[in-house]
Amino acid sequence: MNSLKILKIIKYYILLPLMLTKDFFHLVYEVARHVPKGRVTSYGAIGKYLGSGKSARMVGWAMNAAHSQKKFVPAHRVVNRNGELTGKHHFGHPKLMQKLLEREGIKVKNDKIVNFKNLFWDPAEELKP
DNA sequence: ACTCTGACGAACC
DNA sequence: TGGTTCGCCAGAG
Repeated sequence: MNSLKILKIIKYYILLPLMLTKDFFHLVYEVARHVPKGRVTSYGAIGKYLGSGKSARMVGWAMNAAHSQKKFVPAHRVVNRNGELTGKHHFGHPKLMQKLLEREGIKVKNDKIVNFKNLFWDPAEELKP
């Protein structure tokens, strides 16, 4: 049992559960709400910004519950790191996510965002304190 | 208790 | 550079 292992245990068995049970999801939604129209971000970027870079899956999981939130969450502006619309099947209709994006001026080709690199909105950069 | 499956992503062949 | 593996953790069964 080395010190690195102990750190990991603290992080993943104490800190993360606290965040998850308290307000990790709400933080995710709050970040997502800051994504401007016509821009997109990624699951990993949000996770990283919130200090748990390795739990991008949890951000995706949070998005799954985003639709039932009172306040609107622009879940369609969150895609994976390659700019692919991997979450489109969770929008009622598979084409809905693409339509929502196109309505904001984003072009989508083969479930992939055109010019993703320039449209990418990084919370770590934009939401600096 | 245990396995499996993901709206993920980095590291490694 | 493209496929595979691995770490991650919440739910479902």
